[in-house]
Amino acid sequence: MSLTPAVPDGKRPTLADVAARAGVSTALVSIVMRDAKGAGATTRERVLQAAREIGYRPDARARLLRSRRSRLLGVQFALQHPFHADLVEGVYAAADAAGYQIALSAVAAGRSEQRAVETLLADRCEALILLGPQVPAARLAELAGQLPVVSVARRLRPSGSGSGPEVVRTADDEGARQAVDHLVALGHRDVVHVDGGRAPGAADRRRGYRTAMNRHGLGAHLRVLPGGPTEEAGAAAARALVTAGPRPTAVLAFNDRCASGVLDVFLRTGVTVPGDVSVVGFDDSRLARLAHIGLTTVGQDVSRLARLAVGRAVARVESGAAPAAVEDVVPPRLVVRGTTAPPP
Amino acid sequence: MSLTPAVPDGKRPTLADVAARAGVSTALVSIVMRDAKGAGATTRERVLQAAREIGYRPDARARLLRSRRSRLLGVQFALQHPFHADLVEGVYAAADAAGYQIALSAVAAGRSEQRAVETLLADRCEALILLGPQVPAARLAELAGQLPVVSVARRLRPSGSGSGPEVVRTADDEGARQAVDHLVALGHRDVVHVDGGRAPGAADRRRGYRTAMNRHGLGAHLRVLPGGPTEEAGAAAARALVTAGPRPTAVLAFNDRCASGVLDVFLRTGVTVPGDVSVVGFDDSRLARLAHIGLTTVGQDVSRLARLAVGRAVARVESGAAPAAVEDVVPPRLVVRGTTAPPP
DNA sequence: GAAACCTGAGCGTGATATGAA
DNA sequence: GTTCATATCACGCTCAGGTTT
Repeated sequence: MSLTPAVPDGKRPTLADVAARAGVSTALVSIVMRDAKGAGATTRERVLQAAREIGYRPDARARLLRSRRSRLLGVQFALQHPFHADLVEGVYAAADAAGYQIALSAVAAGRSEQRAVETLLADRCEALILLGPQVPAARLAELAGQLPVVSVARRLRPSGSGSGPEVVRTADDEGARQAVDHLVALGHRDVVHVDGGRAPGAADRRRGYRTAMNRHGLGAHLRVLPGGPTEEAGAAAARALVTAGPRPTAVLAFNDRCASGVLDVFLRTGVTVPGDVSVVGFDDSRLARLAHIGLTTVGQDVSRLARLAVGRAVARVESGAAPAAVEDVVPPRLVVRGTTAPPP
Repeated sequence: MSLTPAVPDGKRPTLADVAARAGVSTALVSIVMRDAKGAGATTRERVLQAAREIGYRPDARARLLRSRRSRLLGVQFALQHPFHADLVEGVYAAADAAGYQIALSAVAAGRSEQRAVETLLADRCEALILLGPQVPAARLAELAGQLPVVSVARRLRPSGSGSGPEVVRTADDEGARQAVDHLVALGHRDVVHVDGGRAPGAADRRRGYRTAMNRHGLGAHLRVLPGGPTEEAGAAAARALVTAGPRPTAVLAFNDRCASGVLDVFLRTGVTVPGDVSVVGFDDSRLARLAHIGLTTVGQDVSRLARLAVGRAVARVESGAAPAAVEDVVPPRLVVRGTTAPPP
């Protein structure tokens, strides 16, 4: 008995090969492979047996070409964002439950979002789920004219036409507020925000920080440092914090990666956390949960975000109609760990 | 002027639509879209113009179905491994240079390798590049009977038949040796290895550690703790180290994630690094470079691994023949950062 | 003969129409 | 009428082979 599938020539077995071996028509084999009705139990088993013997596998491309529906959702994500990895995991599960397939397309150094989206379109995806897209809103609107588009974590101004991209996001301002409230409750007043620059969600978190500080009567202590969504950005901001100006007693970083960079510089320069300075992140990615110092962070409900994103995409694909609301906003939840404490 | 593509009914434009608009045959449009020769300059421009106007996009699946070559490489990776993210980035670039496309399939909680590979096969990939595959070697051999398979980072016993999987990997034993040499040169004698269990490369790193320790006459200090490729595994091993038995002066962790878990527990329990204990990781993933404490680690040459993997896959696909050697071994390079110092 | 173009066939499926038990 | 099975076509594209300048 050989494990190598018995194929006539070098080619891969097709419906016709299975049909020939089982002594039935290709149409019947198709029925059996799709688990559709219209085939007898004994024949069904015989066909499955034949398929197994020659190692037949349905050709996804031919399948998609023929059937009008592809049941395929395109997902764009950033390879280097642990938070996106968490989201993709959730999207896989949600799509699975809804009976859809996922086509992944990564954004990385040397691979732009433009490029990533183009491959998804060429793959005949029925809808696009974009994780933290950075392209101009106009480009997203244009895309949304071609097929349903769901933007996750990137907020967009509601489009007038009603056929624009839909949005699934965390209430970023509320998250920043929770972080500030927590720090103020611990006794902090000098709370600095290292922001995310132009990253998705950055504007809302900045606003949430400002609003919360003002509400606590700490408007005079407002201080936003330019940052970004990466460790490098956080590290740069922390260096500025350490070398110049008065040191705050707490830092609210744009996200966990940024917070990680801040912590890095602090530890290297002898600033203890949370002894000298408290640090709060955002996302509650695995990074925050596991890296050396359990990070106090604003948690996003990843699996809910993923479910909502898939749900919206599927609903749009199957109904064709624009939804009543164009936005789902998921509440964040502060996760207190070891990087926050009362000020010295 | 509308951004929405003008499609007759709800369907997406095809070659035929472009052909009708440009007043040529579909075959000619095909030629133009593929940038093949056989079309005049003016006609070419007219066709492109028509395509642009109706928002035509080639259908990748129909294309692949028809042409015998798909020029598509399937890549299986683990969503939660930063090291894999680095590799995928390299694979994208290398495939690009070779004129191949990439189909990503992730392994995650709830999505097995079996499942990941099945979707790649259904997508008619010409070859499979598996990052750190964990399935039994027999299964890989079976797969390799169907199409070219390259295993990255997972070593395999050379197959007798010559049509087995090919391997691209780092010299893991050599890497472990470099780490031990470094620690011993610093004066360490009690060097413990937190291993990777059954993870790819774990056996070689264990062996490299043992060999190196013996060569330094430290056979009596040999100590291997059961670990794994995750932060949790490293943390568990470190807890065992802290609570029971004599504390070593240095720890060689299976990889950076494992090392991260070790560091976490050490810092939480008041063990300073590198003051009390030195820690060395493996991979030199972004994790090691950026997280709070610059980790001394054994670096893998990611872009070279990626290039070799793609090169092997492409060569196999295009020649059809089995290669002379079935393995590429890339030398590692120790990267000394801040987590190693002389013993107390 | 070469360049520019077209015709026709078929890749591996899924859906419909139709027939036989 | 219901169940099982088949023949036939179309999906969107590429390619081999033809025809015309």
